[in-house]
Amino acid sequence: MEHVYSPKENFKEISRKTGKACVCFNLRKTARLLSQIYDQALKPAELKGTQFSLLMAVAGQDNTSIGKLAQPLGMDRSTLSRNAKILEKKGLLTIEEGEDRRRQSIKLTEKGTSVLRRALPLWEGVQESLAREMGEERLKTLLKDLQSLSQWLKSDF
Amino acid sequence: MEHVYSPKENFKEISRKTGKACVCFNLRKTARLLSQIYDQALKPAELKGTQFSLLMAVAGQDNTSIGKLAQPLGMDRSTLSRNAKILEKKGLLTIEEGEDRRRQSIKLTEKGTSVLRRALPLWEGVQESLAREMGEERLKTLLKDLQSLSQWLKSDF
DNA sequence: AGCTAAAATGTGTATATACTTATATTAGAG
DNA sequence: CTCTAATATAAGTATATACACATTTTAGCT
Repeated sequence: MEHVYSPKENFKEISRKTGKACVCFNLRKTARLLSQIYDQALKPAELKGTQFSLLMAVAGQDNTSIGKLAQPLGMDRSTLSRNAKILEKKGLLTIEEGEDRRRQSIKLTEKGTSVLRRALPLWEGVQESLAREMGEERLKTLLKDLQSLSQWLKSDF
Repeated sequence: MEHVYSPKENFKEISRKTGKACVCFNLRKTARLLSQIYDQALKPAELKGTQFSLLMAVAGQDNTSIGKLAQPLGMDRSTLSRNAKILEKKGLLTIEEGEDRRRQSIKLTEKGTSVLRRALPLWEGVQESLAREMGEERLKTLLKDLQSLSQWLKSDF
């Protein structure tokens, strides 16, 4: 790969190439677009896609700490902390000091549970649309590739 | 798909399932992680991955407007406007009024060009690592699926 | 017990992102 | 030519995100 990138004119071509090939760009772009679809679909439950995911994660790990949650979400602790605070303000979860007073204990509230229950069928609706559009097979491949990629990113890099 | 989601206990199982299956969550998660890799790699050029992409887009479409740029990037105009302003402040591009004084004309500066030139081999380095790790084939499939998905999201939904 | 290192989180700051609303400018109907 | 509708963008607001640094609390060594 011994290119020489000099004259400004060449950038037109290079730009096209990087746009097509850049995994980061294409991943972010698709995530941007898809997030809007999920947000739209979840509107009746007054949740955004990201908030749905966070609530679900809390539901699955009831009563854990910020750090324990952040790990599998591949998210910085500070990010998680702030996102959680928004849901706390909405009354969907509680954040309290645990035994170890460094650790915060996060729990779903009743309201949080019922919001999740309302959101679930909405989420399934989008998922099914996607499956219909892409086909089960490709969807499965996509998910698998995303998961193995993020697995690798967390461990090796 | 006629589930009954009621008792709180079931949410543990549902949480696991949604976490595995949610395209939006997995896309965002991978994008988060991968963005950090690109940001890290581009540090010597003092660029973040997103800024690299934006600069490249400008290089490919020199002298267009915000709106024209936003379209293929799948990005809201207001987002693009703000992201561009940061690069303008760094002296990497200029934003000026065009003929039509509603339209802003965006151009790469000399400095912007030279920063891109410095960044390009860094970008290639990450790309090659990814290709080595995932294998050319899977990488190609991933890119193709992302692109057709975002294509669909922009048109149909 | 007392001090130091490790652990968990929060805060400050900066960027990325979209939606809604406001503003300015042009184009088009009459 | 004038008023109105369409176009392009900016600004206000809220969320999502990470990194560096500060704070608090626990654990472990001596």
